[in-house]
Amino acid sequence: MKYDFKGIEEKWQKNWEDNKAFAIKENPDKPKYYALEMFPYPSGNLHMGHVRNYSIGDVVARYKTMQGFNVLHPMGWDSFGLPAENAAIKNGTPPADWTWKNIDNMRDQLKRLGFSYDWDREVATAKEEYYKFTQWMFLKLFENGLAYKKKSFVNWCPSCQTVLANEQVVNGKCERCKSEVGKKDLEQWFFKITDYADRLLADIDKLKGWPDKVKSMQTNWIGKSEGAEVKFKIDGTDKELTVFTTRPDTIYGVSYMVMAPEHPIVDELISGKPEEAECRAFIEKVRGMSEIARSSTDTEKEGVFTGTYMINPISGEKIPLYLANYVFLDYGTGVVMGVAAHDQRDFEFAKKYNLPIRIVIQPEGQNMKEEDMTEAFAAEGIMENSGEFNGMNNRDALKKIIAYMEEKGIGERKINFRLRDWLISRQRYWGAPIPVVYCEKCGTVAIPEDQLPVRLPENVEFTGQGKSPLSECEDFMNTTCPKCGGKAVRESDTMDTFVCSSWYFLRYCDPKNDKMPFSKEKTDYWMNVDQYIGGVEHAILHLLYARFFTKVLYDQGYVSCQEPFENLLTQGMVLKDGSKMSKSVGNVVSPEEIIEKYGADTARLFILFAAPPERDLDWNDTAVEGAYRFLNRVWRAVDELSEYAGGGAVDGTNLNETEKKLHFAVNAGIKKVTEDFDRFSFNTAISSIMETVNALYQYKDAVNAENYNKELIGEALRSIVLMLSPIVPHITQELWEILGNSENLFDTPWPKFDERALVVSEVEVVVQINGKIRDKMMISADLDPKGMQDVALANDKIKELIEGKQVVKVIAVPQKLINIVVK
RNA sequence: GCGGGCGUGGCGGAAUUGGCAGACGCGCUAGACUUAGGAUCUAGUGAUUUUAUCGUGGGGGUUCAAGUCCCUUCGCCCGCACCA
Repeated sequence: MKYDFKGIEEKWQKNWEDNKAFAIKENPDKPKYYALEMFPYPSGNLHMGHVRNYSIGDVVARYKTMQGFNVLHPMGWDSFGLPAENAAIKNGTPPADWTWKNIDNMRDQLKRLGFSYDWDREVATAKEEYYKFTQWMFLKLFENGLAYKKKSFVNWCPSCQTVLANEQVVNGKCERCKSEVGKKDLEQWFFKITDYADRLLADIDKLKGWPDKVKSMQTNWIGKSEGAEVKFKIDGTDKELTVFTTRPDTIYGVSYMVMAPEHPIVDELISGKPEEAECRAFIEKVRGMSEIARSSTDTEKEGVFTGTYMINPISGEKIPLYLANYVFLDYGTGVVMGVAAHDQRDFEFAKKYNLPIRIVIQPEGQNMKEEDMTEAFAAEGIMENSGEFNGMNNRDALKKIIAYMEEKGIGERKINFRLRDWLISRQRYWGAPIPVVYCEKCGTVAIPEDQLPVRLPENVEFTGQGKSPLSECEDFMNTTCPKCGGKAVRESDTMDTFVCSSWYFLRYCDPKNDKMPFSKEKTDYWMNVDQYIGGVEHAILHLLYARFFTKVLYDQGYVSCQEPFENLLTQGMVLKDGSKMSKSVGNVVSPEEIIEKYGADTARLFILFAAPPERDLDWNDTAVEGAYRFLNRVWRAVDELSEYAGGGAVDGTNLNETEKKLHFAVNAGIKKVTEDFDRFSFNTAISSIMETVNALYQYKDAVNAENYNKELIGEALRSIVLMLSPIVPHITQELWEILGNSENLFDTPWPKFDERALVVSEVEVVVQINGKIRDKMMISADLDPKGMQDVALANDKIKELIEGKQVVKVIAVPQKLINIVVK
């Protein structure tokens, strides 16, 4: 019989579907396991990255189930977002229609890959029954002061016609469409993620099962820096400007101040001054710079004197205030103290504008001179020119100076974060409407919980021009105030899709709940996610937001966990010819064509075998053939040997040498594959299964059919099929049936190895002389180091080699090697 | 600049605790079966001047023993970045 992958895959996929084979319920008698893969955006078709992501997740889910865990393995759709709306603009199809059609197609593709999802738990963020609770989340944040509206200078993508969160601007470009992002002064909704900056940072330490890379990316993104805020008086006025500095120890070295050109006080400071015209020209120039140019390290530092002087609060010195392109309004206070001697940027700026450079920290034992400096000195040293702090180590002085400033009321200790609040409003249609109205009398009013959802209207037009479609839909916009019943206008912005995906893993625990997003009871059973799997591109955005939501929900008593994802695996990309598969390069291999040509099992096997999960994987057509060949080899083995397969246990005490070899190979294989699955080393697990299959072929070759040991053949075939089943579920289920079994492999216990089969009487050990291998010999496995030494020294070849030399030392490692050190 | 990672045959990769470097697969070579082979099976396949020597980016070190530990250096990839 030939391996008919097509018929087999269709047969079992139908069987699983008809029997709801992967539906799961809470079961207090079993340990639970939550295996989750990042849900896809329904673009229309699966790509190889999806296949890889979901193949890894499926192996984990199936393996854990076989090991007796009650496994939650759900799938859904991150289905709000711009492509649907862009398609609507282009072809006039409503975003909803486009989205549901794509979901149907992709669900079908997932099913053809045989993934073990509980489809009863499927969620789609664009469905009313889901986004109603996304709106509920907004309300919970709003009620607790964590959602607020403010006017600010925000990122604006001219192509997407919407604002973007900081996290969605990559190198000054829109994360989605790569257009250059501009700035706009708009009133927008924010989530106060900065309130959680400290906890989001501190709890990174608790994420033991996360890759260091992701943890360090989040740490950098949150960007904590410790220092002080210091108040400087504006000369000739009562007003003060506050600066943030991480180096209060250099305060005596401040020789000028710099301010962001966008700073709100600039206008007042320069008005009427002789420098006004020059300053205004400079502000215009900086405004005209692109975000990328502005924030690039290569951009030359430029500035202009404001005509204003400041007073150093600690030395009383009068110093000039400049505007400069290297100071940013959105970090710290937008005002920086210039310490030319001890900060490289300040050094360059001071050199350019001939500002004084004053050393206040000397490298220990040196006497540096200002005029000799070619770069700033930023390392540790001894204080000088710093009044009462002279002679101290600068680290000690730093603390003392903060204390001094706090005492005098001129400054205080301050921790600053790079993290900004999360801008969540989007001027687009296809998203969850922000559940807020603006009432003439009551002002901003949140929609009460029991009136959710705020439905997305369907009678909207997509012109791609001007404002958001919702703002032009009068039926939607004109409403009544839930508080006073008077006239009110709805918020026309929708929420960033990352809001929807910040809680979907909770919804899977209780997907049909129509009263609440989820019940505490259900999330208490299933959470945390034991294994989360997805691309590293979500290292900051999604993973940070999801952690934030979990903490907010924890604080409000809705969940018991403070971190949602116990273990995280970031899988590598799928490449072809060394570069990322993309339409423009023309190196795309579609999952469909591979399934068509070789079947889903081959696709899964190849993708898991070709590289470890975290590493990039280069697609290789001939290696795919190799995977297909291996499945055929397994198929033939079962096909030819199944009639000899006995059901009983192998009597390990009564085997000949050939039989022992196979018995050993099978049990060693189970041991190795189990260990490899436990550490997600699927490529080596597969190679071990291949070795087991090779051992079976060797046995088959060496023994005549009439002498087959039926129990042994049965053990080998069953073990191979069981070990392969999480990886290639269709062919193994068929083979399982051929071997006379009827149960679903998914529910069959994972094979156990027999410790006794692994016991060997003799082992091969290496004999080294001075660390170089000189011979190998078979010795009794239980020989102790002393015994091994005696055997080795009695070996003729060794005797000859060490003849006339003095044996200094002999090291013997049981069952491994003997090293004889001679002189 | 800061942070994370990587560097092993012709290729993908293995070596989990310092203990036989190159498992397994791809490719290649030969043989068997065959009218035929792009099927299948078997054997071989790091290099070289092949009783042996060399070999895990380079240099140095620790050790009886180093791909693995330490120091140093080069190259590549990813993330952040005029962050005060």
